[in-house]
Amino acid sequence: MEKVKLGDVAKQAGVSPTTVSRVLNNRGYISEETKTKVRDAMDTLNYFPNEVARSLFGNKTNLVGLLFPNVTNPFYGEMVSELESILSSQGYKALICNTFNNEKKEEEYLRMLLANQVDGIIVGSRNRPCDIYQSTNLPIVAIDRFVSEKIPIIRSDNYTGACLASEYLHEANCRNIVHVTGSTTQEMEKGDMRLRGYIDTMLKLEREPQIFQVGFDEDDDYQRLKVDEFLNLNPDTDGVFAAGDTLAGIINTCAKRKSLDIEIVGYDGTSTFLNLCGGISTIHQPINEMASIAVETLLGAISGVYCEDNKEYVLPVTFIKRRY
Amino acid sequence: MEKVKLGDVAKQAGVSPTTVSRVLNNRGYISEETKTKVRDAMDTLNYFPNEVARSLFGNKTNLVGLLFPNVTNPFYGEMVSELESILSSQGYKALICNTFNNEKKEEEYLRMLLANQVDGIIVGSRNRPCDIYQSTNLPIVAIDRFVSEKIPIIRSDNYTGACLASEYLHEANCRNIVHVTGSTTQEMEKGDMRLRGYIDTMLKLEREPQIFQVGFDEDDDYQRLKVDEFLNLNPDTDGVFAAGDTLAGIINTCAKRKSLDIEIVGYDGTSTFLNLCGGISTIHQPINEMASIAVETLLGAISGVYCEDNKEYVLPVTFIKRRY
DNA sequence: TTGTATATGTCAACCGATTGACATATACGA
DNA sequence: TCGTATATGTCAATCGGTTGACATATACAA
Repeated sequence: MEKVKLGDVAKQAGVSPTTVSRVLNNRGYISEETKTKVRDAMDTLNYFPNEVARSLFGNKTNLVGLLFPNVTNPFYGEMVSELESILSSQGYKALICNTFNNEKKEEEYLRMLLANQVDGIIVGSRNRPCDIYQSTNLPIVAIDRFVSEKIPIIRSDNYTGACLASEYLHEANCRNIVHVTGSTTQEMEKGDMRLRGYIDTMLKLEREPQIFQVGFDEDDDYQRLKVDEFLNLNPDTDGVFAAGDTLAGIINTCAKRKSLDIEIVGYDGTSTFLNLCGGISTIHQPINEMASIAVETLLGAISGVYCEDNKEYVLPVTFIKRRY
Repeated sequence: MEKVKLGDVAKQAGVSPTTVSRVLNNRGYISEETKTKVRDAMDTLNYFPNEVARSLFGNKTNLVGLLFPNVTNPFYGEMVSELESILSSQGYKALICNTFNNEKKEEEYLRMLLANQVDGIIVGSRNRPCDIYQSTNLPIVAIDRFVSEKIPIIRSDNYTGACLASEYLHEANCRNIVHVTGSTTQEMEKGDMRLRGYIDTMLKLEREPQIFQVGFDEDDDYQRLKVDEFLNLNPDTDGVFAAGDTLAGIINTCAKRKSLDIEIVGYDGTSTFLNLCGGISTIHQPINEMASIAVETLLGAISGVYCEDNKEYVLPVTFIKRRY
């Protein structure tokens, strides 16, 4: 059972290879009769063209790389799922890359994607941008991350979201409102708008901002430990704005175990979170819209549409109040 | 800034293209000196070989297709994440495909994967297996799903898991224990071992099994509605074995909103679930081990290792008791 | 001195499909 | 009857890298 190729189809249909190619690509003149003959031959032989060969010749792979920290995180999971669906509907294929926020991995993946001649990249990883991004002119769009002036960013309105969350906690009469973040100090200094929104809101309300840094994104156990420790030291905490839903869930669990009554607001609002944590409020990011715009922008760039420098798409968020 | 190719490197290094290729592939005799010269040239030109061309000639793409319903579901998300990580560490790339349990989509994706000359496929989608699986001799492994006699299955011990869950609920003195499943009737008849384990346990305990079918996997809102309805009609339900964690979360939320006290046991035990639902017990599937075995088996098949018919790897589950 | 391992080059075929150039043939309307 | 649109074939180059065959040259050990 060897691989069927274009020549075999030609023989089967009794036409020339060129004619088969013409049918395949709808070029030149072909009679309906011949088309049918060729299509029948393809069916009986169970033929489909070798995309690798086509890619090589055409210098187009219809492949897009998705660089994200980890699809285990529901936000990235839903984002990647949505991106893939849209890409697929447009005839593109998605190469998935879990960088685990590891700079070296991100660089390796990038190299791999370039070597595989992807037509574009969508990046949501949270590393320090590396040189390769500068040296390539491959179409790239970023999700909630600055990569370079040339690369458009799609993000939700982190600042407003943080304000909404903080205001809600204030109005819920929380006395000690803490912002818990998984960001690194570097990220926080570089313009963490969720942090900024929280601080500004607190100051506007003439309250003291209190920030708790819980360490890296991906190490759940470590985060759990740190949160536990924090709550031991600050048992009077009664309001938390968590920078992400996973964090919100962890805090919730810790609090419940300690029988602390804490009003929590998360960030992301994935369907997974809404299914699993019916009792926690959150700021909902419009993942579907973000994915749509990301793909649209990327495919635009691929087909040569110019995108101005420092372009940013900031999408509105919504506050989702939940309680049992 | 045109694409750098092998010939350019040859010129830069002052050697023949063949020599560059030899360096690249470590073949024949090359002096250390020449190797360095060539490598330097590759560095200065920022060259990397075109994998598409290599794939075409070598008839090997190092590409693996991952066919799963939806990475939005934490189980599939973590599975895909783990599979990708392992594959990546072995020099393979992962093409992600969300079938949404849609038969037509699965078939299209399959065709696409074949056309793209993937070296193998890992399938966890829950459709009726289609013809293509029979007609190809591409290496394939399945996660918790029967595809054909030729295709090995990796799964967790669904039966034992269901027994553990059911026994726990019994010992917790639940009076009305229901099994809630997202399976279709067809799937249930075809050997749903979670269902089977539940029924057998109930019968062994001389109790009446009660099954509630909540409809398709992926439509959360519909499931929420159905669960709500069910709890209205059966407010005396005080124990639930849910066939998946997402379902468990939905049930939990509904119950809390109705102030019903229901002991729930889910199935999957993903880290996402454990983070978000600290209060619900579950049966933990060893996702990492399953992924390891799946990749190992697949890469074995790719390199020609024979796999006996009807091979099944059944991995042990663990009961995770949780409460706030 | 001869044989062999090492080192590099040239050349052409190949992976599978695409495409442009060019030839040829039929049918049909002007 | 001529011109043109339609229809199909042949042939070779191309995409970028790989590989086998073969030539050649140096160095070193037997």
